[in-house]
Amino acid sequence: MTQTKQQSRAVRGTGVREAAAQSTRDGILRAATKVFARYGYDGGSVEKISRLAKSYDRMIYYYFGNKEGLFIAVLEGIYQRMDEAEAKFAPDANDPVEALKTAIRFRLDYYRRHPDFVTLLNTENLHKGKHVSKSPRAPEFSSHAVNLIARILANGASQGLFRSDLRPRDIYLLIVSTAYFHTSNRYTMSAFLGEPLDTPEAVAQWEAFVIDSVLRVVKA
Amino acid sequence: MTQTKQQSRAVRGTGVREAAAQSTRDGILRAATKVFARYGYDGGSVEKISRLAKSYDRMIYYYFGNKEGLFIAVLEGIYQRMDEAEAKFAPDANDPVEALKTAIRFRLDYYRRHPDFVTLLNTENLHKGKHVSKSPRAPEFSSHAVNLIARILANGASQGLFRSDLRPRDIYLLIVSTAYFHTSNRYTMSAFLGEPLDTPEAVAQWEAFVIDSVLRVVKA
Amino acid sequence: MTQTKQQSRAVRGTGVREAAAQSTRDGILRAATKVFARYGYDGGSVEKISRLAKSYDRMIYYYFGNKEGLFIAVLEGIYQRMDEAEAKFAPDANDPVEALKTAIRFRLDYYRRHPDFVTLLNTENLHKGKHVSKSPRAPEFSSHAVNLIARILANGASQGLFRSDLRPRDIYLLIVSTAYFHTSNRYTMSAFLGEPLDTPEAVAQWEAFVIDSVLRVVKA
Amino acid sequence: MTQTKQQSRAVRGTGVREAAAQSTRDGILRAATKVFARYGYDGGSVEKISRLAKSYDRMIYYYFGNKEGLFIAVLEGIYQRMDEAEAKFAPDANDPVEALKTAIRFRLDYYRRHPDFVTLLNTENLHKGKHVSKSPRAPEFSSHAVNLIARILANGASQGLFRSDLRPRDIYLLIVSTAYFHTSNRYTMSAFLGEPLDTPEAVAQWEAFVIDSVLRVVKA
DNA sequence: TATGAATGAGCGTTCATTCAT
DNA sequence: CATGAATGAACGCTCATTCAT
Repeated sequence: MTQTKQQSRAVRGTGVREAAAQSTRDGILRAATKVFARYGYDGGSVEKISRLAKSYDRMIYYYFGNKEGLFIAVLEGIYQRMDEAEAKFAPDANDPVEALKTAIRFRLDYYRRHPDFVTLLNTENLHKGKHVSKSPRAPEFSSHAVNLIARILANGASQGLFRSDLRPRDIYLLIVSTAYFHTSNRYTMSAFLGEPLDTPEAVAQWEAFVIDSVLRVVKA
Repeated sequence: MTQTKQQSRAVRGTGVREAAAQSTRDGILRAATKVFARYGYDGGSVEKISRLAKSYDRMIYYYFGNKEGLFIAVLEGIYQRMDEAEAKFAPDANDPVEALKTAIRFRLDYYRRHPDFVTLLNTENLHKGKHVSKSPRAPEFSSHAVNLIARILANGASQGLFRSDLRPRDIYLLIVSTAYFHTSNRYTMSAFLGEPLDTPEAVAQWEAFVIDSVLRVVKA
Repeated sequence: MTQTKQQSRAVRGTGVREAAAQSTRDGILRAATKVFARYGYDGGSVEKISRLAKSYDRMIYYYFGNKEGLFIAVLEGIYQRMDEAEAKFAPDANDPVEALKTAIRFRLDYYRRHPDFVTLLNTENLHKGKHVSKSPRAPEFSSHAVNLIARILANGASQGLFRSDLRPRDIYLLIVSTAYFHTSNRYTMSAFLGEPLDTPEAVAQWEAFVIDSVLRVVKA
Repeated sequence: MTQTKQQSRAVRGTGVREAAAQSTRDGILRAATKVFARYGYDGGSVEKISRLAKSYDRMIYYYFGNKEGLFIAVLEGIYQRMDEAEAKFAPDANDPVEALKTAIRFRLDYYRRHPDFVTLLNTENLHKGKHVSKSPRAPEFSSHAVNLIARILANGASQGLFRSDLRPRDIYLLIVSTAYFHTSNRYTMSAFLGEPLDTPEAVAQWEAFVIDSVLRVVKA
């Protein structure tokens, strides 16, 4: 009953019917990404999604089994797009300082321009990661980013620019923390600090500070 | 319109009935904090809360007006407790390095030991801070923490230990980001990295790294 | 349990406590008249009434036993006021034509200026008169109006102006029908006819038509 | 927003499922007419209706959007049936006196035999006609009755039987008032007058009086 | 006499999901 | 493949009413 039509279609040809189906499926997935990001898992109703996708509730069950299956598919989608974006962007490893700056900017930019990604991850953490643990593809997206940091750090260390006692994982987490938090908590933090965090000036200022700070941390 | 019984009782005597009422109200508030933290705003149903509080749905509306009013009261409660905890803890300002270390440890500890706080803030950010903006008491809790950092940094700068070109706000955000993220995203990050973030070892290791990093950032 | 404090107070003196109580009771009654007239019996909640009266739900039960008792008291009140208004107005019986005109005008005016009366009667008819049948005072208010018509008709007949084969009851009902309906159904009829019924012009025009028509009916 | 399934189905074929659906919808509409007529709008709960229709609450929202939409559909239904009944009945215009008698009898009979119609109209007037104003079909039902009266009066005037200075609208309202009131207020009026209004004798007597009176009013 | 607190049933409405073509 | 119809539980909230001072 939880078997969906996703797998079987993959091995068949891509006739006109399959294309139409693919577009229906994609439309639902796109709508679900928006709705779940905006309303959370519980707040995002099946009907909201199907209506936004201009489809029918029934189709969600046809393609994704149930609401949870749809949410997992959404998570996989945003992970994959994040991974693809990271794969495309390849900083020059020969200039470790510039490469690190670029990597930091990429993170800050990506979260800021994809608040849905952030919201969906928060939602998933609210559910203690129960959905992501059901997706076998999740870990495969993860190592690329850490590996990139590792290469940059190694290069910097070999050039005598960076410390050699650093764990790439820590630097990765440091960057991600500062980038993620700035988008994730922009509403409560703005209220807290009494100043907005999402103006271009505030964003640029934070970016400069983070880059400078990380460089101080890694400096040999 | 949604006038509640909260204010009027405070100025009156504390008879046996008032005490019982207070306990009913507090029980609901405590239950709501747990339920909202666990299930989010939409997932946290009024019935779940009243059942956990061993009370009745109706009493939630009696004391808090509606579900949103209850959620706002929950937010105010966790902010206030956080603020009180921060007020109690007063690091020795004469030793800026140690004071900064203590401040960082406090943050890391507080979030780690109060995951509800983190979850509720994420929920509130999911709703774009709409509830916190309705609470006039929210901003009053905010400045203490930044002021503390400011004093420490000023002290460190005057002793020639720290840089003098730092904005306290930035250091505050740096600490908070690293502390918050480690708790907030522990589930997805654990899955991502393939290793748990919430073991005592991982926590201790992250604490050491953050303290070391912040000190490198502020060092003159 | 359904015993109220209404009767017992009547025989006691009218001290300051009783006066305060009377004003509480009257305030509730006045508020209930408005609320029931506006929202009907089911739509008029106890809380709406007590809030409008700036009193407490509990007082309604104290003074009127329950919601139904309050509604009966409201009905008795509007009947009594109607009866008193009719008693005050005493047309000159020696001029039957003018007296009849005056009686008609009184009815038209009273309903138009007391739409609450009309609405409450409709509400009571919706409930098949179950409340009014519980009030022993209702019939005592009724005969005055018919008796007045009877006197006018008798006088007119004895002067050779009016028919002598008329039943006062029928003329009374004819007048009441045309007066009541014009107020009672003003909303649906306005929509139906595509023109408002409650403008001064429409009211005056209808009054003239009704007076002229009734006179044609009774004319010898 | 509250889009229902009503329109789209009308243009499609009438398969067995469509028929079943139609019967579900009609059953709800029939049940709602009874329940609203008996308990009013507020007193007529969604559950009462769905239970009487042997359906489910959910289907009311499926077919009618919400309770208000259902009530509007009920109003449209009774208007339409009234209109159809009036269209079927076509008195001989060549005999204006007899035609007028027939028209009066029709009105008196229709209200007496359809007390639901009367009750629903009163309910709608309680709500100040807010539902009927949302129905674009309401006015289309209205003019037929007035037009009929107009034709009869014109015919009578041209034959020298009726006055020529009459406004059809007034005669229409006169007839409707006397007919409507006798059904609408039968409960309170019976209690008032101390005699029942809905016995066959009382009905016949009132019919005779109204017919005689209207003829006296229109007589040349 | 007045008032705050409590109670359980019921309200209109939406939920995720399945059935039947 | 797509769609309309059906289903029962749960939702946030209000109801009339009673208890306890």
